[in-house]
Amino acid sequence: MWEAMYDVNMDGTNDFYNNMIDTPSSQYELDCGYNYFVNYELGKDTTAVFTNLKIEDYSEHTYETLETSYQPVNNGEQLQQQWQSTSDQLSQHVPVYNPPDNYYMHSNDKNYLLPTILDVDKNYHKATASIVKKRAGRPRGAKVKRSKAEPKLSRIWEFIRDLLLDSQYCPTYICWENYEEGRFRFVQSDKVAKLWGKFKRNERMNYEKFSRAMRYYYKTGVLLPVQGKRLVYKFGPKATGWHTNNPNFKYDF
DNA sequence: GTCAAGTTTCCTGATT
DNA sequence: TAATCAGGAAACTTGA
Repeated sequence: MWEAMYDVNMDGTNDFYNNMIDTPSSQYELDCGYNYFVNYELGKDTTAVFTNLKIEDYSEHTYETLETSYQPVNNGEQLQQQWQSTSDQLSQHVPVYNPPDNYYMHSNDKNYLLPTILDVDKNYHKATASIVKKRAGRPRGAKVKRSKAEPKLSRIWEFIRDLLLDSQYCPTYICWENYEEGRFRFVQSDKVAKLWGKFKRNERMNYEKFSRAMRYYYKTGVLLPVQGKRLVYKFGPKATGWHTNNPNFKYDF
């Protein structure tokens, strides 16, 4: 059995990468979003295989890349099906559980996302037979309806709070400036934004948009601005759950 | 069906 | 000059 990669596109269509079948251990495309592996028996007609796929044909492991950096092969020709990852890590399609920063598993393993977030995420992916890569937020152009199967997601301030209570992300991505006052600082602001985007399945998320959403909390008192300090915010009176007896940490991986 | 809440996207302008 | 901050406006989804 050989493996082929199955990619779910934003518009609901699917791509299968035949070059993986031809050269399963060397070059194949890694795309932002959900990438599945399917088992494929060499010698069978690929069209027939891919048009009759069942859920059980998919491998249990999927992964997605947060940031893609490809270099074209074939003397610089931009052939969409023949991009080669610049990362040696990405050229091995064996799922790993300690992925590099730009690569993470999308499976039931919980090492890459917060448990509170993952619980929702996991149930969603268990429940859905086919997962469509969606552009989150305000869609441009044609109207796009979100699936009814998609559960309610946590809010940004809860996401931030959970990061601060998680030794996996605090103090690497975000840290306390003053725990008693609820003041915190983004250490790697864009990575936090990307993490939020990953959670919301929105690869276009960045710190600019992330911080705009945070500023809306000033009105409601969930967050308060900290004057004169960049990347520093403070939990307001409406924020709950951040002040625990064990700030280091609520979650112990 | 309507509405409010919570974003996401895009924007301009100010500040560091 | 780039990154960040501030906030208006519009569009969108979700849940009540």
